[in-house]
Amino acid sequence: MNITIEDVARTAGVSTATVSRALRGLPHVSAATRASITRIALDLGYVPSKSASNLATGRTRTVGVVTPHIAKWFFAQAIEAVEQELRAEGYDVLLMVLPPGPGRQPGAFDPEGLRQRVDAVCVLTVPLTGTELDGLRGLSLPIVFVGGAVSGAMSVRIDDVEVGRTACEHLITLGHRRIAHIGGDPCEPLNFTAPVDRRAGWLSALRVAGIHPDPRTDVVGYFTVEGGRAAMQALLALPEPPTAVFAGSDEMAFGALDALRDAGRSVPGDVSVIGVDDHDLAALFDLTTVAQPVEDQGRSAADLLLAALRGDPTHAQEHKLLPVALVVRGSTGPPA
Amino acid sequence: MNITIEDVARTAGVSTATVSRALRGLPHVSAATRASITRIALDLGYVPSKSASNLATGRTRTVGVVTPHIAKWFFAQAIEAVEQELRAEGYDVLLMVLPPGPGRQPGAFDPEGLRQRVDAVCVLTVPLTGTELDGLRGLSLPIVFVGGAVSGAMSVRIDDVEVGRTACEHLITLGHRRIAHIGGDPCEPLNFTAPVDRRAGWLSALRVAGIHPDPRTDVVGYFTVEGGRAAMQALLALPEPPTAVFAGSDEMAFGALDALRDAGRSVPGDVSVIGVDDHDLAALFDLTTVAQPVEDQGRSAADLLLAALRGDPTHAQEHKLLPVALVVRGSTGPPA
DNA sequence: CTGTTAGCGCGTTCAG
DNA sequence: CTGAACGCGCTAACAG
Repeated sequence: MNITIEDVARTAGVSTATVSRALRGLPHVSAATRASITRIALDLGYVPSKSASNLATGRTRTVGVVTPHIAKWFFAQAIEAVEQELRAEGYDVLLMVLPPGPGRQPGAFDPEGLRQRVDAVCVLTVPLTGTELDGLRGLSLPIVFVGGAVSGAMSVRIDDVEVGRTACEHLITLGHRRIAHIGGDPCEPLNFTAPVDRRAGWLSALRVAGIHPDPRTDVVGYFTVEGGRAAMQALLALPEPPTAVFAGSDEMAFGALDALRDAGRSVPGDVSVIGVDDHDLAALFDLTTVAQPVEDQGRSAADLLLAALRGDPTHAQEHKLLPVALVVRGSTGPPA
Repeated sequence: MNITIEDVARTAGVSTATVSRALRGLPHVSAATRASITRIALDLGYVPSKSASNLATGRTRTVGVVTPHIAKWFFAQAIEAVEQELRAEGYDVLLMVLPPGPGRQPGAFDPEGLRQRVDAVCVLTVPLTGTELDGLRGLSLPIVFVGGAVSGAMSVRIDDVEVGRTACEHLITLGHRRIAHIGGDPCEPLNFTAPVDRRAGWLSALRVAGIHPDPRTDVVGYFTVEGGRAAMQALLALPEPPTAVFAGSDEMAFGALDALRDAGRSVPGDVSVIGVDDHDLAALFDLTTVAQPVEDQGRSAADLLLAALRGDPTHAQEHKLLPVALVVRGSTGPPA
């Protein structure tokens, strides 16, 4: 049915070992034999069976990418970058979507399922339980976390505290004092630090400015457009609404902007809005935001894994921090 | 290092054959032995080696998903749906991103690479060359195309001619006669019919209405926000700009809306805009659009593959057509 | 430089 | 109901 290495060996009049060596570019093969074998393999349309070579070598040349979403800006961008970088080195990408939070059955993610299946794992800011983390570590494979650091593994991320601080400071500098925060779900399991850190940055900037935040201006947007919209509506319903809003993601900021438009409030006249990400569509909404280099994070993560797979222990515990940048657009301005 | 079936067999005091049968729920195993084996396997943390079982059975329980993008709405949504549906049945998803068009080296996609690697393939509206298609067929695996039909394989898609017609008819009904079209790149290779069909629907609706389109109002937007913006700018530069625009995707429509805003034109006062997709953010832009059920398409595609993998030949040549629906929002209205 | 031999871990006959 | 033995296709160690 499928052409095997033996078919190639037979028609080339050599042994399978020689074919294997020749085709993989190993030394100790005469140029002539190699050429002949290469040609024959091509003619026959020979493709080595991955399963067989996996079995024999113990390596799969596949990397698992664990992510909570695909259809969200950050994740889609990151996955695309990771895939591209890995494929360039001949690695396949096995996708594992792991819906976050309560929707997920405990134990739905059994890292054991990755055993024997991948050579390395890239985890995109998924909230994992301690058990799951331990399981992952137990695989003793190279692991890189993107968007959050975990001790004992490599990571690539941004400084999310700085993100929150930068955003909030921008608003403070503009003269705002009543600055709301739209964040993630505080009930999320641990190890999902980005929302928490961004909020901490917000608080820290406020504190430095001597501002005591009204707890009612700290609301939840679930990192969705809808959540952002609802959160903004809640903020507008306050006796004394904020004059500025820091949304923990551009998607939530989009929702907030929409709620403001529906409510007939002007931006930034009545309310300033700042997000995080520099989403592709942020410019269209004229949204001020704290940009993060998502593709770079994906590429870096892939590179760290590739280095580890190459046997290079240099980066074994590397925690790479990539820079963020304030992008000022029209959605923020001085308070009325 | 890793626990093998033999470890389980040994500590259970049975043969590997029995373990294999017991763990896979095959008959001819006493309830007692099965229970004991299951327990021991669990205790030991035994995970069957996929490579080994692939080698032995010839099946990989993996489906390849070929896509030109990840970070674009349609593809991200579709992949997410496909992955979810397949994983629910225990299949893994191997991601292959195949950048479209000129950016891709000829032969960069060698379907042979999928041989021995996957049990079935899901191709998301990628422009494939004839050679690539033949190669794909040569794998003699179940294949499903999403977003375009190809003879000799299953497919799930929408009627893109109807999409174009629906959009254009909506504009005509509103009273427009000078209706532009922003589409894909006409230089794209074949087998990427959606853009072509949508354009054909546009033309057809115009023809029925007795409208002879100005060729200068048929422009290219490359299915990107930027492309849509540039296309709209070109349209506005015409001596007699259109009063309505049909964009072949919401993302292009977003760009068009932005260009209109920049140019100080009101929507729909000066120009009406309609898109295709019902993108998550379409509502935020108040964009009228022709909605397509992307997740349904993904799920259906996965289901067709699963049926085929189950050995069910019923759908072997099925071409599933899913319905579209006009979603009227505020970006379309009567001409001034 | 090349061939021989032995597994990699599992599924699957075929005997018992 | 269970076990022994073989083979899936390939790589690795060792001879030659």
